[in-house]
Amino acid sequence: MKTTIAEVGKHVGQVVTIGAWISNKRSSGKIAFLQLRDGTGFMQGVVVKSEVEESVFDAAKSVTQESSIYVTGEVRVDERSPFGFELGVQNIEVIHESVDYPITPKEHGVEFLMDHRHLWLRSKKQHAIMKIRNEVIRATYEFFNNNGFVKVDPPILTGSAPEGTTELFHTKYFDEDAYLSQSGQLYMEAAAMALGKVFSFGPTFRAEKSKTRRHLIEFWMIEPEMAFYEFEDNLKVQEDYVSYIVQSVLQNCKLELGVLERDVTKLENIKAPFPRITYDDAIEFLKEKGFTDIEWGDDFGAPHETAIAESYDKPVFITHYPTSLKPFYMQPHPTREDVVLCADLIAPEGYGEIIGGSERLHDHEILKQRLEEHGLMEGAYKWYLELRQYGSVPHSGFGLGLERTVAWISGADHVRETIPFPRLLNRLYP
RNA sequence: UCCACCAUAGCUCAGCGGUAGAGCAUUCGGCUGUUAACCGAAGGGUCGUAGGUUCGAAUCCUACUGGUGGAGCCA
Repeated sequence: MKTTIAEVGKHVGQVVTIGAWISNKRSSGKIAFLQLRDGTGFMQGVVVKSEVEESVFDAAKSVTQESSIYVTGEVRVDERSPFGFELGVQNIEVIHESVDYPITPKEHGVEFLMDHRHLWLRSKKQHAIMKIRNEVIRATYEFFNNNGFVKVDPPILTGSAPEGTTELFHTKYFDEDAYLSQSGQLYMEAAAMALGKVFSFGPTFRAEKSKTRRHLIEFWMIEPEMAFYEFEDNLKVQEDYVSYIVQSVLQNCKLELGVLERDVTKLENIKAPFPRITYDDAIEFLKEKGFTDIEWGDDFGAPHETAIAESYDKPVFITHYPTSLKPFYMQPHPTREDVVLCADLIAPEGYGEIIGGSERLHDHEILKQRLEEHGLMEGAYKWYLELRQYGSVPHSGFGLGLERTVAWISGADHVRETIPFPRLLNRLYP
């Protein structure tokens, strides 16, 4: 009977066949241990010379790393295995022999591993991170579907820049100029006016020369947008959502978190509500902490963000940033001219900003004025302004960076390990 | 774009002015519970590229190329 490593617990005492690769092997004169992986999991096969035909034991001794095989044997419970089960091998059929697999059981450098990303993905830790990434995505769909959101897909090719500042990838759209999306937000605002509560999940592109553990050129973002949701309602959705995905990973990825040696006590605590600090108070806090390089009106750098995050054991919202630091589309504070109704969510343990969100500016006249100030009144924003012309309502939304979130939850030290094929400054291969 | 560091065997590194080294991987031999298995043997190199200093350069100097970490910007 054919089965998979993930399903093996249902077949204790039975003889099964598994299609697998050899991730490593050890052998002595009369016994061989095959480390098997089949995509669904990892387990050990034990080949005892006296219990199998000579050709089978020879095959077990000579099979190379990453060769593909059909292995047949009896599933047994074994306390010596961290996985809980072993396969008592009876037969091995080599499908394809792997020759000189480059990623050996010893340690490797970053450049070498990145050049072999297509193979590196097979290794245990990378496998675990990809499973956690999948769980975050699965829980995201579940959370928003359970809460009355509709998934909407904004375009990837656009004719305009949502925010003037960031570098965009330029391409051609037949004879017109086009850009790869760096945010679907403006389109999601239109969708929210049509469908109420919406969310998107898609790739986004930033042609920034950023070279840090928190930056990718191409990354994936979840962007919810909600009609009739004001500033406070927005924060509530965010903390509920982030709590939900963390708890889902804790529940469904125990094995993976174990492989990654993640300290789960730091994640178990991640439950709404999350602490909040205003931008004003954050500036005061930093000055008290001894930072002399920051004044009201300055944006936070990475050390500032980390200092703030370190004083909490949950993600923390930094709210009400100065208007001058934020894009044109944010709703002004009702009683203050100088700040807007926005919040960034900073992850613990130095993983940085994972969410940026705000109540959106819904007043037609103010938005028109802002667009004019930013020199954005050219054709591309005409439709966006029109959203405020036909039954404009208060609405809010946010964007969550998937890879930073997965890096935080899995404890990865760089976002390049949290996406299957990272696009980085100077890396478009493989 | 700026700052710092790195480049020696397939991989990870040591060697830092005087004959090119180790571990892993590979091949061969040994071992009945290994789990980065272990023990023994063998093969494996234009020391990133181009100049320069020197009797002599992997080693010192300059430039270039590639990489890593960080800053700025952002999720």
